Amino acid sequence: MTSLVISGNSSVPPKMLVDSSTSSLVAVLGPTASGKSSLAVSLAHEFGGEVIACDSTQVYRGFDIGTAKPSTAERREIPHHMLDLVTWSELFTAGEYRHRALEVLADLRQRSRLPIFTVGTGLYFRALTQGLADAPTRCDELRNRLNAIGERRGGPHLRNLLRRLDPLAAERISSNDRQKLVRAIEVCLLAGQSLTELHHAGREPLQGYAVWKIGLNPPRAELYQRIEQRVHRMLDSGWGAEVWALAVQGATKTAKPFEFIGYRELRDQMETGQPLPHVIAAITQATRRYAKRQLTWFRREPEVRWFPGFGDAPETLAAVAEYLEPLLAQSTERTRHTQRREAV
RNA sequence: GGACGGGUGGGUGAGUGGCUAAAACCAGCAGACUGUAAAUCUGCCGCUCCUUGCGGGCUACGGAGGUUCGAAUCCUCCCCCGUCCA
Repeated sequence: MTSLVISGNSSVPPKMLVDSSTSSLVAVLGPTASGKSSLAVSLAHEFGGEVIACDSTQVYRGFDIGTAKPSTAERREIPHHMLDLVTWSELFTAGEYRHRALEVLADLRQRSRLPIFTVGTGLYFRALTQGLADAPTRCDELRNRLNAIGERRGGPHLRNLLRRLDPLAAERISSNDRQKLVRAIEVCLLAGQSLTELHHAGREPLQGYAVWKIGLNPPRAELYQRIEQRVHRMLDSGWGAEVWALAVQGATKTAKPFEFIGYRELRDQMETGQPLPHVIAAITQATRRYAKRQLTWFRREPEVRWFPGFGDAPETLAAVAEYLEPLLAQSTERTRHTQRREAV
């Protein structure tokens, strides 16, 4: 990659200078229904990029409508990555995401394309950019045993177990939060080391990228409105049929992706026959809460440049494009590069 | 017109003399999060003041009076809603 010097430009992200050893990466963060995909696709056109989904639900094959996967048209226009990686019976994890996303990044770097992430799942993005502790992966057998203990003797007992292994972690985690208690105990037992120690040992952050984080934060009331509209649109475009088809294909109702918002409710409705308005209310409700949680997470994400509108609003696109202008030069370089290579 | 039942904080709804600014749930807001993360969990939630404390003041259980040291809770009248009878 050709070297590129940028100076006296206020849009350069903090602490980063773009030079020959560094390439850039754009991440669009925002709550569900804030227009991330749309913005990402537009940016991809403008800056010669490809879209990489950072979403724990979109990796599931066959779960398309309710996870708001980009349309096939969009996917034809601009290559998308990290979609449809596993089936309903498989479990996906943050570590797996990191691993595979790094491969995608390497590929894009080689082809001189700008990676543009659409980030819905904050944990996955953090796993990629900041790395994960060197902790053991999940062990379902152990988890099952621990969950059984939790079931029988309650959360406080789990917490006591953890206290013996890792007092600091036990202090931090509520006795009601069995999921996190079990994970912490699991790690201690498997690693022979406390979770706190493992965390303390540090992690391996992503190297060689200037990360441009674009935050979308449309007005709350409008976001909630959009969520409601989108739920209706999804149902109109055959969400219910999708759920039926999945069930017919054998996807069991305890499968991971049936925990996702909407899939859970629609799957239940198949059995209980609840009236549709109830189901819709439940889905929009859960989605709103989810959007709030996402915002809580993203607010904490360092060095985000926030934009107040929806990603599909022309003003937002213009503002973001202006902010990313330094990348345009790179993009030109990239194109020249590619052309030169093609000419050879 | 008569007989019951009921009117409680944004919603549902418990509370039948003090421990009640009022359970619980929902909604709302804020927060946490290192391999389940669209998951899981935590806090706040009448108004207001400060020295932010299991702190002070004010307002509150349809309305107005009353009984009582003390009332969402008891009494009287009124208003409204529901069901039934005419």
